[in-house]
Amino acid sequence: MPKQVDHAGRRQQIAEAVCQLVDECGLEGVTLRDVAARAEVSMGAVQRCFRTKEEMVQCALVYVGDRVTERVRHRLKAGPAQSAASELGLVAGEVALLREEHRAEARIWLAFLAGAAVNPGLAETLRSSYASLEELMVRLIMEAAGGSVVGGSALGGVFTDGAASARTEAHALLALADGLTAHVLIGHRTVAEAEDVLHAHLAGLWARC
Amino acid sequence: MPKQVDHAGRRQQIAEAVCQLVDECGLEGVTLRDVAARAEVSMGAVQRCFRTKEEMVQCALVYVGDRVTERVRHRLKAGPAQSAASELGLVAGEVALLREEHRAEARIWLAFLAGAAVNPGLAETLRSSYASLEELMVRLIMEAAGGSVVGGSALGGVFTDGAASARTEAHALLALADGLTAHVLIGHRTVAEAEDVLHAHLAGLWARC
DNA sequence: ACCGCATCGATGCGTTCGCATCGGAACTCA
DNA sequence: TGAGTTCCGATGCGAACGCATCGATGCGGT
Repeated sequence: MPKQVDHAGRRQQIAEAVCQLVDECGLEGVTLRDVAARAEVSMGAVQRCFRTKEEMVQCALVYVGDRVTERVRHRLKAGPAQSAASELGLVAGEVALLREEHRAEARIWLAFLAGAAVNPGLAETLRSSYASLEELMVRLIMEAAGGSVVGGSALGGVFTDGAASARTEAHALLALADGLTAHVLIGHRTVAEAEDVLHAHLAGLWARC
Repeated sequence: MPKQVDHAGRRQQIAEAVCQLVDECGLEGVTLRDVAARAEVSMGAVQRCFRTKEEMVQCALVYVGDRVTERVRHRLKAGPAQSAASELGLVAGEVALLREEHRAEARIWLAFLAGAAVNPGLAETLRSSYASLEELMVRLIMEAAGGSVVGGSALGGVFTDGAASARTEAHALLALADGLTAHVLIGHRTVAEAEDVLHAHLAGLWARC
């Protein structure tokens, strides 16, 4: 066997370069040449790792998606002593990518989201990332709700059907986080305002159980 | 005076063509040639109406933004007999662009949203559209809340400070609608699910006042 | 020591892009 | 009706794109 190269490592290195470029110029600013230059490899190397540009972009999406979900899981594992309710707050805050240091990831995420509306391949990848986050949220919501009130709700039966309502609440929280991310990105909402909205929504959620 | 052309009409005609192309291929699928062909004018005519592609795209964004907000206002004017609460439901449903016949507008909106994260000009235009919708929502929320309970809240003072809370609720509703739009677009949520989420959120909102 | 093969960097190809240019058509007014 | 002005459609241009190709290179097995 002749010369061997760490393919996985190189793919990740290129994916990272793609993410940087998406952050700076959007999805349409990604070209094979620029990616190669940013990753400090030759264009040939990029073309060896990925047969087409499409495949490369897809890999980058998986990369950033995994990074976000991994960070969420890690954060949960780091402080599991708190209540499920506060854990959900952490998760929502993390998913919304509001903090300055995650602004790049937010831009990347939004770019891929828009791309997914046109490119079915990206949509499929994106859905699986969402599904994983959503499952986590449903679990936390049911845990928190089950802990505070069992088998009934104080206000009009919002949580009388636990599973279905928890799922709806998770859907809402995920959509709210995404919308806030976008609004902050385009400068229509400050980070503080977005956090207020998120906290108010969570407060309302717990008040209803 | 020599030959005169309806500039405004032509600009709108071209903006409509841009929207169609954005719907089909995303923002990066928009080229001057394709726009000209779709609008059934020559490329020269397009270049006469808009000095640059950027200017053309911006105009298309204003066009679709106005179309959405106008539809919302029209719908409010058509049935002003209902309560402010139900009116807000209508507005939220309209803004979320969930109905099949507005799927194209939703795709266009998402494409521009992602573009705005990179292009400051688009962001500015988008913000003004959002501001107009938001103001409308704040007004409806305060109207609805003021009608049902004056000067106090039943649950922990959520609405004791009317103006600030109403604004926060409007922010949440707008972000939620946007997030749901995106999730439906990429096929991660069905229209029915999105409507459930929206209705549940509104129900929670009124329950808190 | 040497040969074989995976990988590399570079270059070429065909296409398409945004934008500039220009001759003629179309229309108004004297 | 003819001159003058505005607009249109076609074409050209330089750049950048994705992708294919091809020697050069260097490591690994015999």
